[in-house]
Amino acid sequence: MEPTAPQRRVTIVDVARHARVSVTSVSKVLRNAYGASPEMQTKVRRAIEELGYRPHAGARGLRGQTYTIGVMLPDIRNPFFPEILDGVTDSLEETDYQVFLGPGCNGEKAEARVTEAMIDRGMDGLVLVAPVSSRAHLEHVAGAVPTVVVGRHGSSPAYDTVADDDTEGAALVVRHLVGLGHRRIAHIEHHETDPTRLAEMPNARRADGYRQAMRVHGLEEFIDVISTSYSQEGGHRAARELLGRPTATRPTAVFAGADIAAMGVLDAVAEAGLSVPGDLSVAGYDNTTFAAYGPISLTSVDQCGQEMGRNAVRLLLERIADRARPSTKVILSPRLVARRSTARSAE
Amino acid sequence: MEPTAPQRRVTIVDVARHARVSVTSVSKVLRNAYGASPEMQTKVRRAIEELGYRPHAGARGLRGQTYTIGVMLPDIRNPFFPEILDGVTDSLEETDYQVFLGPGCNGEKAEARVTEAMIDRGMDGLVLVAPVSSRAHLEHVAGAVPTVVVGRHGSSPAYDTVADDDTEGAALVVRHLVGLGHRRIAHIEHHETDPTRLAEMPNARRADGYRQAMRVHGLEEFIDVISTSYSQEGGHRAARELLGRPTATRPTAVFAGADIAAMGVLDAVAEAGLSVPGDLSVAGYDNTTFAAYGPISLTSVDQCGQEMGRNAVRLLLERIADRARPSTKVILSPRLVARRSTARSAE
DNA sequence: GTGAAAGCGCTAACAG
DNA sequence: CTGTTAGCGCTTTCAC
Repeated sequence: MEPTAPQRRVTIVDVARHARVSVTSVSKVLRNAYGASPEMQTKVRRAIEELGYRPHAGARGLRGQTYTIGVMLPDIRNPFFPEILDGVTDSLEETDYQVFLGPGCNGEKAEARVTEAMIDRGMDGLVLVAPVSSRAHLEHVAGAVPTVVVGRHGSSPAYDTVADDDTEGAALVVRHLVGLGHRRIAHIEHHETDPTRLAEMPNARRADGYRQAMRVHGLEEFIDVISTSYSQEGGHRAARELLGRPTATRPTAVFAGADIAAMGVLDAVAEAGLSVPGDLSVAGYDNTTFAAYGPISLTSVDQCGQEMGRNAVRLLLERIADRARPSTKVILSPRLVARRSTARSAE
Repeated sequence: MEPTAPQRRVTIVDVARHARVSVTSVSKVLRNAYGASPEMQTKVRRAIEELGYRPHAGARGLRGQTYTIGVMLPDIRNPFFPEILDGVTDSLEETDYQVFLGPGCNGEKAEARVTEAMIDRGMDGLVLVAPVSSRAHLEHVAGAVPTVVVGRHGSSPAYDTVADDDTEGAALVVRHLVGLGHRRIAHIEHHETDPTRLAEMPNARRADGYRQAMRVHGLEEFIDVISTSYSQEGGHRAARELLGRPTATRPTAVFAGADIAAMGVLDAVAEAGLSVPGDLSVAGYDNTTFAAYGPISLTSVDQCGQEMGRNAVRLLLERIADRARPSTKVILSPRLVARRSTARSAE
């Protein structure tokens, strides 16, 4: 194994020579481009097969495409994101494109590093999932390479957008809880101060949707938003605050803006020696595998991550084909999945 | 945003012109190569800064390196793998290398596609986590690019290896359960028939370690291995079989070879109206975030994923620097994390 | 220490 | 429909 010199890669020239044709013809066959007779095709394909030739993506990228799509996920640990990724990879399965993921990014700096790295590697298209970067940076990226932003609202002429209707999703939860007789329904939001993100990020939409829905149901006086973060720790902290209140102002139901925060709530409830849904109904958002897990059985909102991924790819391929086409925004409807963590209010 | 033509990228030629030096000099500065005076360095760096130049990785790769490391994870959903990834990215943070992930791969075919794609993109080094491919394929990959295999035993002169001592990990669990007074301890393994994988994959080692440890504790007659798979469904199926037995042969403790399978066990136990650890002690392997989650509190074995990732990077960079250096195998010691899912046997 | 020039593997523009 | 050739942006000889 050791002594063999790092074997020279088979190149397009080798294939051309082997097939007794020009490199152009080989290139055309590789790209399924117009202008190669059927016999030429078979000759070339045979040579490729026999030599085990594989085109070098970097070299291709120097003139044409690299056939590489980059996907940036904010947090690989959040079980919602793999759903989107599945939608992306499934849609790309039959194409010549290959997907690569940027490593988990939290924060603008890490995002910038990853997006720049993707551009530097000549990737043909980017799918950015729930990016926190400024609009300006997103538009800079989109100016360099076709880009689809997933899970963030504010649209731009520079890139396409796929998102879930978070306002509606929040309303679904409130409606469900009201239907179960709850009135004191609290909401745990991900704290946000940046004005752009306040307008564009899903967490802000969910909080807004909650407030709107409470008003619609005549429960304005019970609006109760705890501002922590979409994390287990954030949910835990929020729950402790809620459970520490006197019974009169303690909510009978909690709507956490993300399953991961709902996990923290469930943990805190157990620690307090209380039970779900007996003492408190809990709902989340994202319909993660965690929520679906039997012993947890968390009521949640399903965003159809796979569908989001599929739409992102469709838009991306369209834009790669025609960079001038007007930008598009796709909004998908969420769906409530009721489970055992929510029950009729005792009151 | 629309009308601006896809702006031409700043190239090394632009930088050279701007700094009034040769492209060779710029290239040297970029690579921190020998033979550039301090004043040259500053001149060039200033020009790079002023023009916002970023080298094109594909073009670099045509002659030198792409400064890209590829990581292949078998399943992005398994909460253990992000740990390894963290170790990898942390170690690479201060270097010029950028990490990209291959999308989740299950099966040899998908693995081959991803590894080939990484090679085609001129990646400088690969970290393959728990690959299921044949030895031959791994050595083929390692022949093309420096490679470290993580979480798989059989070593090879062609690549370096980092793994956890799975035999010892299994022994830790058995010892723990025996210490709690258990004797009828069952094990759930991931079914394996392929002879290579039987020898090299962690699941086989864990099952072996379980058998050995049972013998060591004089419990040979109680050896009880259920062969399903490392998945929630597999754990569920195994647990149903175990719980369906007459009390006399029903185990008092179950050691699942992976947390993900332990999840299935917990689910089945709950469905059967039984409780953990009252009716059954349950232990897993991997110490995932799931195991650490309060309401679950699953006893598990910690593999120090981050440490594995850090070691993988160290070995990879060493091999990139010297492709002839003898291959190395690093074995890390696992650590038992006892939690509430295991308790003293009632017997 | 610095620079000119060849060439990495491929695609695109052009001739035939 | 097929082939020849000039680059893409960089690193690497090899002169100076």
